[in-house]
Amino acid sequence: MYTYQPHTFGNNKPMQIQQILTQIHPLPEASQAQLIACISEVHFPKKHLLLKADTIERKIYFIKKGIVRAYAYQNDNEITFWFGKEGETIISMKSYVMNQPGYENIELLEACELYELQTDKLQALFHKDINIANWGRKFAEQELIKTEERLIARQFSTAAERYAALLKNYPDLLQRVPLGYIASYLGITQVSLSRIRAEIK
Amino acid sequence: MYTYQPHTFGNNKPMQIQQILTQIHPLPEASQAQLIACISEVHFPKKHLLLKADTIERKIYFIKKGIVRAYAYQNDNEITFWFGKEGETIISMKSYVMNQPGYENIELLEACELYELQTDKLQALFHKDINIANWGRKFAEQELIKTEERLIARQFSTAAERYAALLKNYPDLLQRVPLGYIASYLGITQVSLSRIRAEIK
DNA sequence: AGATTCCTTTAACAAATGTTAAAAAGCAAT
DNA sequence: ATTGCTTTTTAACATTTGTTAAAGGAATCT
Repeated sequence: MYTYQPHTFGNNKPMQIQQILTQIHPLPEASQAQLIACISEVHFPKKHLLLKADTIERKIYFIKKGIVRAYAYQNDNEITFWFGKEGETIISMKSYVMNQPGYENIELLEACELYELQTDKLQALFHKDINIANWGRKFAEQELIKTEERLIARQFSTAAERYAALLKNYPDLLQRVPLGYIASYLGITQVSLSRIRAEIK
Repeated sequence: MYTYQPHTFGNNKPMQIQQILTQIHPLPEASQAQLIACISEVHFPKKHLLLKADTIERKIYFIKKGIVRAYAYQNDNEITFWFGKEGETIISMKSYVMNQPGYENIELLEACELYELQTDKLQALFHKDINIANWGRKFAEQELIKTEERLIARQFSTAAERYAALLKNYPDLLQRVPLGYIASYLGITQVSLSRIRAEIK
């Protein structure tokens, strides 16, 4: 039987870009330097809307410090479907892979320090450097594993189980994110989440 | 607002391996030949269990002809979480990416003709041929898009909506797959699916 | 054809979740 | 401390979905 084991996030300490890149896949010095040459650091305040839905995004970001959420609208209410924090990647996959508008709005839940990378520069490197091509392959594969885990969790676990797993694996999420967003992420109403919280006490 | 648009499957006609490979990403002749040299065709009868959960799988398959399902157990009951048919890839991502046991049992719902590929041979090619490395990147990226679409559909659409989308986009699924599996895939009971079907008539 | 098996629908009731509204608790600013 | 504002919990009720069981259809086999 499958039990949900989400990817462990980093803690809430700043992550260096070398660490983020090489934890995806080891890279020779020269390739790493080429990649880092395309990356710059940017800072934004809390509540900043970094990515907009229905647009083609040409940048990806790695989170050095801070926490963000992705949301979209269903009828008139917002649904949060992803949280990202230190060490994770902010990316519109539809844009990145298919050059099509994505569904994610990305809002910063704290003031954030980000590493910014132009995807056209990355694409160019993919076709010049086999190490970077394989790094890009590993990057997609790992994002795929994470997405698959989220999907499986949704299909196999109850909201209560997924909430418990969330608490266990992301111990600081409750301190950093309002419950309403978490309820929406779990696919239940905030009232329902309150009931779950009342039961497990 | 996001509306569910699943990937279009092929129809139920046999697919050639060249077509499957190049629809993932174009490949120069030489690279394509190298890849195809690692692939052989295999046939299995209906109900054959192709992949077993909790094992590390060292092969991936492309479906030439037929339809399959992936399932896992939750407590004692089986949950179907994926269907694959002509042109699609049968793969345990956990095995492929992380060399860890996967959660999928793959059962053939019809007699199937498959193309089989040893993943260790593929890995070797990734490090020798930049075109194959980029093909592998594209492969992971496209599987990622499909998985993301399934996840988003689950978070944003009701079972009734997802059933309607399934009918629209996979018109022959009902003729090839028992309703119980479809209900499980939608995350509802078969009784519930029957109610949905009764309503839309 | 008849019998067996499997698949699908229907019904009645139980359990879980959503909805709406109000109360309580926490936070920030003066 | 008091005032406002936001977040979280609680309650009552409506709706949806699950559970169990039975019946109706469809397909397969001898």
